[in-house]
Amino acid sequence: MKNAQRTKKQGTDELQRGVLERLATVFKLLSEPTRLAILHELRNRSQSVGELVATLGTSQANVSKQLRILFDHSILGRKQSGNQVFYEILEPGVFGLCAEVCRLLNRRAENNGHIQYDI
Amino acid sequence: MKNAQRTKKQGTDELQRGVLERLATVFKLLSEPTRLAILHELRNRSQSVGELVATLGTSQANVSKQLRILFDHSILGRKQSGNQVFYEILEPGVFGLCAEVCRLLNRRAENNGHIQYDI
DNA sequence: ATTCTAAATCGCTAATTAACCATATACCGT
DNA sequence: ACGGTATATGGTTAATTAGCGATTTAGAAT
Repeated sequence: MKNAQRTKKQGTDELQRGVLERLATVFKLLSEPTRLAILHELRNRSQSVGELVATLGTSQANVSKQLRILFDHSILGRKQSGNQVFYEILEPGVFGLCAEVCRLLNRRAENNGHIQYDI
Repeated sequence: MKNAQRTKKQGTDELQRGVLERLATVFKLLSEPTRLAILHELRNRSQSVGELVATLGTSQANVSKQLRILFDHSILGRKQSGNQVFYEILEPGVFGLCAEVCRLLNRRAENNGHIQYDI
């Protein structure tokens, strides 16, 4: 129990607002298709902003902004290389979350007779 | 391969926008603290709107609205009982998602020397 | 029917934000 | 220094939405 002092032990029923807010923040990061597309693109290899812009169907400004959001939350890391900036996944846990949502959606889809995705 | 015809098989690299949007929609549902609080409250037992209003610190109108959103997405079911309406979890998978986010946050928190949550 | 209670809906405001265009910054080659 | 390329930022717009108070709808009980 090393961290006992700093550990907040909450009752079974009452859950602190702050905890819910942190959870919500993570979900919110993943609640935009463009950001999910960025994560998916970076899954297997780091890429420069330009590469991402070429792949995703949106403006350079928008890609840059979404990258910043993910970077600011430490989901992505960045490495400058000369003229370009390469982004990489720092938090692979996000893919586990996506996979779990896919399973959830597929479970539902089965009831309608078709399988839909795999990320 | 029963569902082959209706199954969309996508290439390794290109991911349909629609899939990302559906994923994003699920994450968005979970991206508000009030909705997470509702889910947490309902985890162990169905509750009426009134009970939820008494527990959560927000207006009846707001609770009702958030319940509707979760209901419309089939995360919750409702059962009328006389004067009251009871809501219940229809999609327990959401708790798995919350737990995974907690683990993700805890992994990060460990680097700062404290454990934070458990939902 | 009337009253009481429970839940849903309406109208509104304030805050957030994705996406765009235009501009600025920064780095490289010449 | 200068031009070219890559990325970031500023400013704006349009859309979404959480939350509130007020009202409406619906059921229960008298």
